[in-house]
This record gives sequence, structure tokens and C-alpha cells, in this order.
Amino acid sequence: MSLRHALLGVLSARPMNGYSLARFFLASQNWVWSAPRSQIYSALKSLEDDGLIDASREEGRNGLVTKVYSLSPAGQAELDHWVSTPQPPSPHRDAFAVQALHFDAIDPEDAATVLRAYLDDQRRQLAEWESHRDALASRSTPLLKERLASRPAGEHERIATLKAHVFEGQAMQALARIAWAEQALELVAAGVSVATPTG
Amino acid sequence: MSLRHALLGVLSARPMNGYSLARFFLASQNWVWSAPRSQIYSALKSLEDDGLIDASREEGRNGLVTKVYSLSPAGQAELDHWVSTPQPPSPHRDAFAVQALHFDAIDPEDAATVLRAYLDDQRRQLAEWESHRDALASRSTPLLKERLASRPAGEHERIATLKAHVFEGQAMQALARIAWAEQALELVAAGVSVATPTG
DNA sequence: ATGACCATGTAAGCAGTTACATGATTAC
DNA sequence: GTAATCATGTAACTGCTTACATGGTCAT
Repeated sequence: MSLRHALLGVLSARPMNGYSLARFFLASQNWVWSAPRSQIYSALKSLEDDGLIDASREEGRNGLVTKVYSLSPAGQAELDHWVSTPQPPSPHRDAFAVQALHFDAIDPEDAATVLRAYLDDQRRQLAEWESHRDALASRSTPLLKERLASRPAGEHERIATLKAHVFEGQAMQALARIAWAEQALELVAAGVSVATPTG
Repeated sequence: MSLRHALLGVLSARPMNGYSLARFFLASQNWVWSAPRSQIYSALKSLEDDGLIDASREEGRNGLVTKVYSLSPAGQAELDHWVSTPQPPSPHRDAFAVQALHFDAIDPEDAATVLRAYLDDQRRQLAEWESHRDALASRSTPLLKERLASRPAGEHERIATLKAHVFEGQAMQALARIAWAEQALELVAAGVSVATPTG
């Protein structure tokens, strides 16, 4: 159900077409929810059917006609209500942990290779999250600028701080995973008989 | 695709029926992958069709007939291969972060309520993961005992250490989320006009 | 004219959720 | 007898993935 609310959330900053929305959700981006374009378009249709967003055909900067969606009052109410309601914890699924649970059963060098690939991924993610955090803190992202434009100046600092802190949280989790993987690299190497020197 | 490998992983310790396997995957358990029973049963059927596990009708301790699955050589090979292969990072989806991104737009007391519920969940999870970590480190879980029984004694310490470390990693991530949520609680309260003293 | 990007979708299939159906055993 | 646990499934549905289809604009 969260894709719907994530879409409402982006639209609460400004009206947007499906393609632009999809950029926020493209896999391997520095965003907290990912989804392919096909899913965005059908979710938008269903949100429109439910009256949570309104569609209007407008021309983009090229005279090209696109479908622009904006949050309806009902959509804003639904978003606010959802954000204000504690959600039950979502089921836990950590594919990498499943893999790691069996590192004892394979060649330690293979385990090290898997761990190093994981470390690369996590370090890349960390960099993206830190950079997004900094961009929000300095209010330099286009979406945040548009959002702040409709809020009193006195609230700007608080809003930017809270939003930046969400990505600080993502970064903190990435740091925990990185620290863990570094320890794991030492552990998988620990029990290995030393290779015969070949060079 | 990971449920299949998670099932192969559990079966690599010992043969088991679907109901027992499902206990490892029940939501809100201290396990790294969750799935409902219905999904376990159909996944087992498909694994059997693919020749990765073998089924045999055996009688349980009550003379009651159950279907016991065991890992086939092909299943063991598939598991080892999957564990040894770096997987592409799975798409990121953090529903709570979507919620947190909009804490600036709602009543700070509602945001605090949501954060406290999250903190409760994470602290409960942390306790479960720490206890599972300790149980593995002291080799007191039934499954680990059976697993160690088929491995040379000299490897026992390394195996237990590596498995315990996976849950240490889960605990580290929970700690990061808890630390983040505690900071967030301070931040949401920060910009609030002080309530009139009422007691 | 070729490739990159803008823009909107459909279709098929797999993964995951929720509810239902059935029946035996064990503990109180 | 009644509730909890053991045990195996089916059915309907929603969410997510992957591939395909179409056509316009912009820069080289």
C-alpha cells in the first residue's frame, strides 16, 4: 500500500506527470521507495479512480501534451492520516542475511567475494544518501524548494532539518551494514588455512 | 527467488516437514526471511518439481503421517552456488521512511506517537535478535546442534561464530534505527511551541 | 539518421497476502 | 468438551517484475 502514499507524498510538493514521478522511484536511486514506471502509471490511474488525485491534460515546455496529476483535498487528508498513524512492522526479508547464514558452508574466498560486492553496494548507497541528506539540509533540491515556497519562512529550517534527518537515518543504517560486513570479512578469513606462498 | 533458497538453507541442516519449516518463516519471528504457511507449501511443491528437494511420507512421533522434505544433491549444489554468487542489490523499499519524510506536515504529537510505536517495535526486534545471536554463539539452538553433528568438531566454533554474527548484524541495524528514532523524537519536539503547563 | 530522452501505457507472469477448508492429536 | 497445536493444502487477490509497444522531441 505504500507506493500509493509515496506518490501522494511527492505530489504534495507540486503537481507532476507520471514520467517525472517515476524518476523518484527508479531502482538504484537515492530514494526510499523504488518502483518501475509501469507500476507508477497504474497506481496513478487507481489513485485517480479513488479521487485522491486529479488529472489534467497540460502542455509541457515543448508544446507536448502530458497528463499532470495534482493532490486532491481527499488525497491530502489521506496522506496526513496515514503519516499520523503508527503502521504495523512490515515483514522482515533480508536476502543477503540468508546468504550470509551459509558462508560457513562455502569456500571462504567465495564468501569474501560476495562480501566485497556487498560492501561496494553499501558504500555507493551511503554516498548517495549522504549527498541527498546534505542537499536537503542546504535546501538545494528542486522539490524541497517548491515545497518550502508554500510554507512560512519561519518553518523552513525545521522542515529541511526533519527531511534531511530521514536520509541521515538511511546513511546510519548503511554504516551499520558496512561495519558489519567489514567484521564479516575478517571472520570468514579467520578460520582458513594459510595458502601456500605462490609468488 | 530468496524464499526458495531460504528453504533449501533450513533443509541443509536436517529433513523437515512443511509445518516445521513454516515456524522459521512466521511473521514477527526472529528469522531473516518471513513468509506465510500457504507460500511455504507451494514453494516446497515447486522445489520438489525442480528436483531440488525430495519428499517422503513418514510418520511423526505420534504415528501421524507427514510429508518430510530433504535436500537433494542438486538442491545442495544450487544452494552452494547461490550463496557463493554476489547478488544485485535488491530494490529499496522503506515504508517507515516514507512516513517520516512527512513528519514536518503533521501535528508533532502525532509524529511522536508514530515514532514511539516504531521505537517499541525496533526494541522488541533488537531483543529477539540479540537473544538469537547468543543462542547461536552458545550452540544451544536445536537446528544448529543438528547441523554441527554432521561437521568435524574442529569447525564448530567457526560455524557458530559466523552464524551468530549474522544476527549480530541484524542487531546492529536495529540499534542504528533506534538511535535514529531517538534523535527524531527530539527533532519533532524541537520546533513546537511549549504547551501551557497544566499540572 | 542515430541515439538519448520525454511520455504513456499494455500484458504476462511471479511473489506475497489473506481468508478459507479440513481433519487429527494433545492438554485441560 | 473445548481450545491449542500439528499438519496440509486451495482460492482469490494485490503488489511487483519484465518485456514489449508506440510515438514525439532534441542534439549531433
